[in-house]
Amino acid sequence: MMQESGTETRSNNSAIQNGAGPGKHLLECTLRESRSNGETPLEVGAAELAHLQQQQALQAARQILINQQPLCGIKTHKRNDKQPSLQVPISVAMMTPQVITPQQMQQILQQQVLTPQQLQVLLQQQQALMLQQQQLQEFYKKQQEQLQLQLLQQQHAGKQPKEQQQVATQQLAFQQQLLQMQQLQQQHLLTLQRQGLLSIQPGQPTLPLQPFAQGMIPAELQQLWKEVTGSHTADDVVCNNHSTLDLSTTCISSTAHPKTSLLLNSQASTNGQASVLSLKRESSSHEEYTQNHSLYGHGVCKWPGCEAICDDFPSFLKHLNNEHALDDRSTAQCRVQMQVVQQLELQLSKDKERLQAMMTHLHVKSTEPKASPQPLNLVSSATLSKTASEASPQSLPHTPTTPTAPLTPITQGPSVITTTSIHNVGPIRRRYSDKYNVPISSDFAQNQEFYKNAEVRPPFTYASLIRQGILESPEKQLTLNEIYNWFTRQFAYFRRNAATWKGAIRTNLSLHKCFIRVEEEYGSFWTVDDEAFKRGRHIHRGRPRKPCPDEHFDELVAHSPSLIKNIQTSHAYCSPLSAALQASMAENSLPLYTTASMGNPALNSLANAMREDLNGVMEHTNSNGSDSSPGRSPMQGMHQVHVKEEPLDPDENEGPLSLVTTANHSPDFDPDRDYEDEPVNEDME
DNA sequence: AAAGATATAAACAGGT
DNA sequence: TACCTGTTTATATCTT
Repeated sequence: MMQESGTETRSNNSAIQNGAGPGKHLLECTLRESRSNGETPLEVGAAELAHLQQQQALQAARQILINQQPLCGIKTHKRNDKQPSLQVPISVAMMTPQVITPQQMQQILQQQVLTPQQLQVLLQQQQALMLQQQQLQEFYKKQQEQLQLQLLQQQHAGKQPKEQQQVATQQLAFQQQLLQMQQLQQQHLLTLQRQGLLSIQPGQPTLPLQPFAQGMIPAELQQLWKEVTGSHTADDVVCNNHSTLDLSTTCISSTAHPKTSLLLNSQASTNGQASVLSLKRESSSHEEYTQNHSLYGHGVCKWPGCEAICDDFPSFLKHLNNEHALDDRSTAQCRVQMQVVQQLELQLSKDKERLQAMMTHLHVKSTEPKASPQPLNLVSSATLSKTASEASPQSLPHTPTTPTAPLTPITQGPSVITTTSIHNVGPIRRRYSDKYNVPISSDFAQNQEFYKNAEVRPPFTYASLIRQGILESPEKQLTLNEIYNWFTRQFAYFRRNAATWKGAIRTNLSLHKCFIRVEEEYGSFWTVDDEAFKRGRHIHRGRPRKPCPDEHFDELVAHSPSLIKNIQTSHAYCSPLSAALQASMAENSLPLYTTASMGNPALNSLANAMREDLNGVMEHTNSNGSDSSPGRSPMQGMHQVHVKEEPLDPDENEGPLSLVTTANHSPDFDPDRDYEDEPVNEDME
């Protein structure tokens, strides 16, 4: 989808860049035509030429109006593109009235090549031409409206009134006439140019040939056509020159009157093909579009249903010109392709709407009462990519009472997401409650790409996200900055909304007892006590995490300075326990720092004994903000572990050994405070 | 409705 | 000094 849009952009640019191409081409064609007729602009006056061609155009239109024989079925239709009146791309009929711009006129005046009388004549011719064109175009518009109206009626009636045929034919005639007028005028300009009166630069803003493909083509169809012909370049643009006509007529006829469109298509062919060749020869950007031709790839012609093998690009071009020249078949194929694209676009828009509705529903309903069982959850459970921690029994499908539902779609790719639809939903406070066994990694793994690209706030708590980031890291440890980076890497939301989340992360790291800070020589990193996390006791407010301020710090250092800096000492303290813990962790596939002794009485008792020892050392200490504790594991032996002290929680006998904790109660521990129900890391048995 | 959980903001301190 | 990191507190909002 994104690629498509990119292609679209590119093709649009291409179309824009080549915007002057058709005009230039037309001038060339006209010029060549004049030469072939033995006419020289210098020999034939502009006025005479204009008059002559205008008469020809009117005559051709009259002929078409009178003779409706060409309007036969597609298959029986015989090309009559040898008729002189049908040799001009009808797309020109969609051009806006073209006059000499004031700038150009001023240029002419300044050059003073012509006498004032001549200029007067030229001006009058211009004005007359413009007037006629305007009248014709107005009429054409009316005819078109009328035709479309009748087409609608016909679609309902299911039959094709003869009158409509007539209208279509009339319309065709007027298109022809407009076309002739247009060509006439351009020839007029060309004459002037040849006489040195005008210097028309390619891409000149005032060049009247610019609005080539505009005019009466319905905008959508025009856009569609651009997409269809998307990455085509120079020679395709030439094709577009007449194909644009095909499109314009297709929009009229393909739904109602194939004959008409076919007729128009065949009319468009002659000059078009000649111009293709001429422009190809002269195109300076040949190599540029050689590499980028949408109809050529991997040595194969990509024309629908063709797949002819072309060894190189020139042979492909030859093949293209020979096999896919502008004829009935190619035109029909083109129309089919257009309709394919149209259908796809229609389907896309419908799917977009559906997605929009889904997103809106999921977010708006997030505050609604309990949702029915969420298939999304089932999906995510089935395809859950479990981490070691997720493999715990708590990762079982959550209970039916789980109030929270994933707020994000599972399978939508980022390209489909219209972030604008979600962006302004407002702050989503409902998040996965980790206590209810909704594994973050399930949704997260499913929607990782989504979160990376869509500016959607992930419905997880900061703690869950931090934990996820830490557990995803190879060492199961991250520095604060790495956590930041993980957030910005994984979530577009945090890339864009840099306001508060960093502070929130720090707060969470500090307040959640599952996060353990490990100090190293060059800084510190954070790890996760996953069991503490899963126990669901996170932030305990209103209670000092570090029971005391710094006034006892010196005392602490005095009693056991090794606890602060001498890691080896503390490691020695804990070595027996570390071994046991390590074994237990390995057994339970738990990450480091996981207090895996839960349910292990032997370890519990060992841990308790250990803690008593530690308390003996630290009971005089007041764990201030920088308090440290011995390392827990061999790996941590090298680190200074910052303990988040927790008051005892008598309810949590099954709690894991928080060997990390110093478990000291500071002297200013307030027994009156409501600590009793607070969870602890350590178990006091 | 109350209590708990979480988000957010802010103050503050120490380190770089 | 500015910024980063970390802790703590207060408050608001959401969830149970």
